[in-house]
Amino acid sequence: MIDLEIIRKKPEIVEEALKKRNIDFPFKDLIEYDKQYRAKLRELEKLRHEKNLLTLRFPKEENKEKLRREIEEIDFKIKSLEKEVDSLKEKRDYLLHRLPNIPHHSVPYGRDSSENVVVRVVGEPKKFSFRPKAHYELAEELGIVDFERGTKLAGAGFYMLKGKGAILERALINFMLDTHKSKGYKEIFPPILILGSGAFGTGHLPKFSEDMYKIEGEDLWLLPTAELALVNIHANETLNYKDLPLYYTAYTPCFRKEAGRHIDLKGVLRVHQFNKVELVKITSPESSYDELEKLVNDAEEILKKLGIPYRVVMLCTGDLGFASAKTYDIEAWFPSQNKYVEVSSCSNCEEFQARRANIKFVGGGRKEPEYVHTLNGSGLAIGRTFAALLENYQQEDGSILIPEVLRKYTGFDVIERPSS
RNA sequence: GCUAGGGUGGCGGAGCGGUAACGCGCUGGUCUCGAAAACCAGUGGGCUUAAAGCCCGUGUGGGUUCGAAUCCCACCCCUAGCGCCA
Repeated sequence: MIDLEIIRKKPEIVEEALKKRNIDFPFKDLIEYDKQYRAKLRELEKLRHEKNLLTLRFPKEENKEKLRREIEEIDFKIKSLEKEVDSLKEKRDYLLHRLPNIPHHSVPYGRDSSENVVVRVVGEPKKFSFRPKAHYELAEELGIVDFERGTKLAGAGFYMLKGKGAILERALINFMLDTHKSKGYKEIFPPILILGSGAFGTGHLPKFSEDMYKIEGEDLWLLPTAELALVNIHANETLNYKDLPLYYTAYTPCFRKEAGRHIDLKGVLRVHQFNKVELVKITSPESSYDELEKLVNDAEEILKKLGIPYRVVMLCTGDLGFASAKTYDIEAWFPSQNKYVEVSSCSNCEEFQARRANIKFVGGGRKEPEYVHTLNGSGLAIGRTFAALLENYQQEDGSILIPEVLRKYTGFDVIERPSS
């Protein structure tokens, strides 16, 4: 959430941000509602003051009936003004809560994802002496992923892992958690459901409610990413500067409705439920951009160790997520498609989420508590990493070689086609 | 799920229809070579901020009343016991 002080005193900053993001937003209305709201609020408070004075006089008053009538009159005006004030605040907040973050000045201008900037390319795509198969072909032939049965159980967009596929999934999760743990991230196993207030804190509500699964009749939502849980660990808390930065990592399943999105990605790449290991940092404002670079490196480390070629892309202003001020995507190489596919997205949200979730810190030479900066990144999406691994490690006979670092987690070196 | 008790500032804890005591902690000031102690002030949110000031705030939302932390209703959460249970 953007600071109302900025909206009031330096609206041009927000206007420029909206232009850069290439989105249509009724910002002028927001300013106008806020202005009217404050004017009416002043009026209302004046009336309430008058009423308080009269009501205070009541016990000693001789003519109680007359006084009662006077109060009743003011009360009438108060009631109607209250309605106006509430309605104006509601209109203002409706827009305020949907206003995206301001892009960092280092973010390149661009209209959409086609104008993202490749920052670095790591690893050589392997040359295959045969036509590399897609991960879903390999998986079905190997009998490690069952799309049909997944659909039978939960409907379209769900799949089921079997045998060595299930073990490989689990191995990837443990490998990633262990790797991050060694870099100082504290491992968390959070609830998979989160309250609406938590989803508001990260910026997923109110704007993206249609992307999330909700428990019927309750204010509880299935995590679309562990980011919601990890960021909200410290909601409504004031931290100490000396304890920052905080590093958290968690494995959770993630649930997304993907409403209105057509399935342009086959197999396990775009589904309603997937596993992910997430990284979250809570930092001081002065260190958050250094921490973002390190966060990206920590996520890259996974692909390096697995030996999967990838590239790092900086999102342009037009492709930036709602809460983010700056985002790097990490994209793994998919030989069958001859292109890179996103397996991680690492963002610095600065104080945008901290303001919504009310996370502050004291110390560090500050007189007043200030908002922390929050960062999040996938480290990595398991399903997509699983798919990239199959594609990059496929052999001519259709078997999959397991990367060295994973073998102590899988307990096997290769996934072979069933003899049947 | 049932029954009972309970939700008041960072914490403890009063008030039980007349507009939120007090203590601790924390911050600043005085004092000091420095610190402690002591003393003074501040320590929920908002509006206005030149200052003074004003409004809201006792788990949440309604209701009664001139006036609600206090009375009534609904919901949420916590604790204990019972039930159920991986």
